[in-house]
Amino acid sequence: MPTIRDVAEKAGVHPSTVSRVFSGKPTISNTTRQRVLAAADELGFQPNAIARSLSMQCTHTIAIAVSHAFQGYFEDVFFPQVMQGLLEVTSKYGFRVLVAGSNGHADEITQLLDIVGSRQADGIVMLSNRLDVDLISALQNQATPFVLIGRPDPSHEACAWVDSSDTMYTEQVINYLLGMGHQRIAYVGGDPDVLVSKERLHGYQIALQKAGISPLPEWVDYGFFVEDGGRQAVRRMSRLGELAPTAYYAANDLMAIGIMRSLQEQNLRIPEDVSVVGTNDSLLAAYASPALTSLYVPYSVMAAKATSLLIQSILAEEMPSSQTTIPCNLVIRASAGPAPAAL
Amino acid sequence: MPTIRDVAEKAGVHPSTVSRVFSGKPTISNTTRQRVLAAADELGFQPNAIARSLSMQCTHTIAIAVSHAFQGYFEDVFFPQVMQGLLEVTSKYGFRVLVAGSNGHADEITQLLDIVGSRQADGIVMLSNRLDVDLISALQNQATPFVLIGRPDPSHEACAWVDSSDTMYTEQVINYLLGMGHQRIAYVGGDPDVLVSKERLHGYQIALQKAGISPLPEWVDYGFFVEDGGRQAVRRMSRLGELAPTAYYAANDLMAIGIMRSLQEQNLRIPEDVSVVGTNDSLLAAYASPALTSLYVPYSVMAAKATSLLIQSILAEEMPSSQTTIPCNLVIRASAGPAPAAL
DNA sequence: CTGAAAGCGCTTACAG
DNA sequence: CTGAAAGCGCTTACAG
Repeated sequence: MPTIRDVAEKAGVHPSTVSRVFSGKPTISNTTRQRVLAAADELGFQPNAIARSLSMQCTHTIAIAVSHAFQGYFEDVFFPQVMQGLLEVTSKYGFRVLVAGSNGHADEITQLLDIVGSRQADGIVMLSNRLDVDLISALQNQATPFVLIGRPDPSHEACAWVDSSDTMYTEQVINYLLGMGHQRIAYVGGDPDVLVSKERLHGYQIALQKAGISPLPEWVDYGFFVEDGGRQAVRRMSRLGELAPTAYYAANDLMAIGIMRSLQEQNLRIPEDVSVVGTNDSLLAAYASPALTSLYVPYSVMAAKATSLLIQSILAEEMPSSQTTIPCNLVIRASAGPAPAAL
Repeated sequence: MPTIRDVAEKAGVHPSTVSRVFSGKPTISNTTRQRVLAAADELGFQPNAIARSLSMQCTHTIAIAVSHAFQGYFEDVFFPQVMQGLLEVTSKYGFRVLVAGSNGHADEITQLLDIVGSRQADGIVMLSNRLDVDLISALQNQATPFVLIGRPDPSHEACAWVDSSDTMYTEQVINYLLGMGHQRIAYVGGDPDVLVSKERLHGYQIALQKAGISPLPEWVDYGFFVEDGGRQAVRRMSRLGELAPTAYYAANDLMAIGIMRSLQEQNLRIPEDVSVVGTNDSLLAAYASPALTSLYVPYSVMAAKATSLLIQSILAEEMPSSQTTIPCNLVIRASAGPAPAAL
């Protein structure tokens, strides 16, 4: 491949002049610019981005890490929607996204530190905040800007994030169910080691507490975002008999579907006997039967905002610190209704 | 950040020795290796991957391009499943994935050529073969290895690809419907400018021809992979009255769902009055009602295979040329059944 | 406005 | 087994 040097020779100028033309420096006369561009065109020259990155110490790339072994990730709307938001914004700024596959959750931070430690990206969008690994501290101990999608736990207030107020919106969902007369309400979270599960649990507890209800510990379960997780939760909670929930709130739609199917297999009607609410408002929610009432979380918008913040910080050469909250929206369909009359 | 030079100084060796230690060269005595590693550890040294890439002329990165504006991409299973396969394999080989967002389909090839022309990736996985842009020629005119997911049109036999025999499996689907007595069968493709649409159309035509049926041109339509596309196809075909199809085959599940909904809104029963078959066997297919019979296409496996081929070629420093066909599988559920008795 | 030179942080053939 | 040097292909402060 031709280099700046070949172009310089052909155009009869110094390589630095070619460099100036291609890096858009203003101090180039129009005649030499034309000559250089003509020579470059003839040779099919394209600047080597790697060399430029080394020289300029920036790559115009932002990094994310994704655990390729986690099936639920690729079945849910979270990942594709986040990618859409990321690409929309990176594309606008001429940035690219470097995706590191990881073998598990602990490996994600290893991958990210490796990428930024070896200077392959200018910033990080951190896709989830796990409680079992101290991601935030690890990221704060290095110099590359990062933005969290989600919220850090209170001990790390300083970092930049974009969040969806999961506590508050979960509280709203529970209030919606309370408002329809439900008293025994279950919460089926995703992965208990992810902060959002704790936040939703918190919202669930607040809502019930305000209503003067002390939830049974058995009403809380985790389904790891897969359908069978929802089914298992129903199986366990059904054993409670009279104390079994009349309404379920699940942290994604797939678990909610599992819950509905499992209940239907017990010949329970939805929503007449039991109400179910999901999360994410995926296509599944719209086309399930009955159609699933679901809490829409705008991941694409969140990712776009996070990416935008991150790129601004990279360009300004400062650490991002802004904290943004994006509203959610409960999409009401047919799967949740008034509580059954007490026997 | 510390460089090889700082480590060398601290360890009392020449920088080239440090380089040899970190690039795993065997000719290093154990004592100096220890000394170098200790010094590196103390300084928190991590080799600069960009500098290494420039020096070694390889990046351990493979590139893909994705049109961020194309909503259907992020709603369908294609993209996440491809990502999963890509990450699974890249991760195994210590490679990463560089994703370029593009503003539209023509821009995808621009992005890819820009990435490889500027040496930011060692190879390309091309995600779809459009007919309106000559992607293959463009890629064949440059030196970076690439593998196509899908099949090139016959004029480009030489390139490497991983395909799912879309013609053959579409023929099977149509045969399945023919076998149940359907005579008026519709094909609702995705985007007519993507090769796979042509291949499926071909399979459709072959099957009908073998059965001695000449399909009406009105039985073929394109829904661009979105639900409304399926609905519109039904709307148009319903006008045929007596000649309206008794069975629809759609190139993805979302369009099939649109078809089912639209038919149900006309008070037609599925499958008693009209049969519907989708493609991809997404979660939607499993949870729609009636549950959708769907042609499973293993995108994740195809992407893994393509990536594996590509990385082998990169490591062997040759252009890939292997051509692989991955089998599909018709998943039979409730949405397709015997043709209604003729009036 | 342009050239000459040093530098970005590595790798690797060449000596010894 | 290790050092010294040239090179990967750019950028940019410094002269003029």
